Amino acid sequence: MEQKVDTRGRILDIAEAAVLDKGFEATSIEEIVAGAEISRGGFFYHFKDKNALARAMLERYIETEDVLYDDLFARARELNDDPLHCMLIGLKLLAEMLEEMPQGHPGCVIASTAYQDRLFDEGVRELNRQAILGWRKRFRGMFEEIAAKYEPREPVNMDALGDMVSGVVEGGLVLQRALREHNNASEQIMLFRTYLKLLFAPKPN
Amino acid sequence: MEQKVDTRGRILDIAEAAVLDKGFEATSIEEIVAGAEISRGGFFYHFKDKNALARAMLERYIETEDVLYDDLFARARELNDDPLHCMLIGLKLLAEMLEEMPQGHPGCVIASTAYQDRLFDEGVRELNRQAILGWRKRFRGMFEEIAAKYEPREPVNMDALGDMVSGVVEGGLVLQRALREHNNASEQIMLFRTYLKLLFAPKPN
DNA sequence: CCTCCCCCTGTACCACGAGTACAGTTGACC
DNA sequence: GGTCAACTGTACTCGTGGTACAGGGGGAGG
Repeated sequence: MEQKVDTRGRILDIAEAAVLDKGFEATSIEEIVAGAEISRGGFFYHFKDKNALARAMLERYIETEDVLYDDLFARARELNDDPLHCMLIGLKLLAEMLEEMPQGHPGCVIASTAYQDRLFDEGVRELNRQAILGWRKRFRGMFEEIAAKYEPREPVNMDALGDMVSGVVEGGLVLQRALREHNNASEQIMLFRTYLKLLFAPKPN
Repeated sequence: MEQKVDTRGRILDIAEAAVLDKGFEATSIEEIVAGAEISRGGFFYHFKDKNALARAMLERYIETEDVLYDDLFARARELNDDPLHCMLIGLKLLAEMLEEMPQGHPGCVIASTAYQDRLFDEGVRELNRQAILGWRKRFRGMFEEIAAKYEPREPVNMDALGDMVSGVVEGGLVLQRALREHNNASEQIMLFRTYLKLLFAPKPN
């Protein structure tokens, strides 16, 4: 139904690139319409305001991110059926993926919007929240599966451990952005990976 | 020399609170001058533009943050002279401090500016960068001291491990902000703490 | 007491970006 | 030929950042 031109999609593409590069507020509607080669009226036909654009961007971003994780850990599972090794392989793949991105990962829209959240309405903030809760659930499930097989060497809160995946990635991306280096996020993920190796290492006795 | 009224300081106080609450761009000069009870002209007398305000805020913020860390780990060192235990106590104190803040830690100015960095000039970005490099140096030093006494169970890059402190805190604050929970950052710090315990645990043999 | 200078106040003004409000055009499909 | 979705184009309002002063008030030094 939208294989004609898909102006809406083109707007989202341009906007996402610009927002990841400069932040939401610094991205003007003017430059979006210039990039998408439409008129200002055309933009407001698709999105009633910048909030609507933000919501649509977040929805799309979260969906592709979810697909990416599904994919990544499915591939990892094919390589090794053990839950711990699957996790370790998945994180390695994630780290490699982040490293392969030429000028570094563009940065996470979630963190970006989290720190400007007063610009947005409740709908956007709630979307943001649900995305992180979704990741928490996903990773907590995987960690519980691991813990059932390998008893953790130290007691850990599984929700918090699930959050730590998101936190380490987000934190790494903040560092990367601020330092203008390009592999901080992948390094942080690899450190987190060694954490998991130590945490779920079989007891020696 | 500035015990009279210290308008400049009052501007910074108001601005910092507002920026941590809503982000830099969402904070208008109008509301700052209203809060500080000065005129717009007065504001521009102290800061030639918003960039100058950002730079001053960052400088002040970084300085107080550094003092805070100095303090925290000095207290930890008093409690236990061993480098590993000093680190573990310091992180515990940090986690407790974050938890005690009534509606959660306001969020880190560093991450906030990192995600809107195109709004700022090179001076601000460089300040931001130097702050994180400073923390890297601080924590790397501490970890090297620990590693000299307790051989790490897995090989780790000391720069990356130093960055991980900042990363975990920043990431935790992002989660906290987006989830609107209040103890994510301290939980993440505590998880990082168990990482260190496992990483530097004496070998059993 | 006068003067200078710092620290402002107050006003007027410009540029630019978000958002509103339409009126009109174009092309596809029934 | 008519309808409708998907636009274009223009014109306007409003908030905010930023400039450019002109002037005031009060404390310190001569």
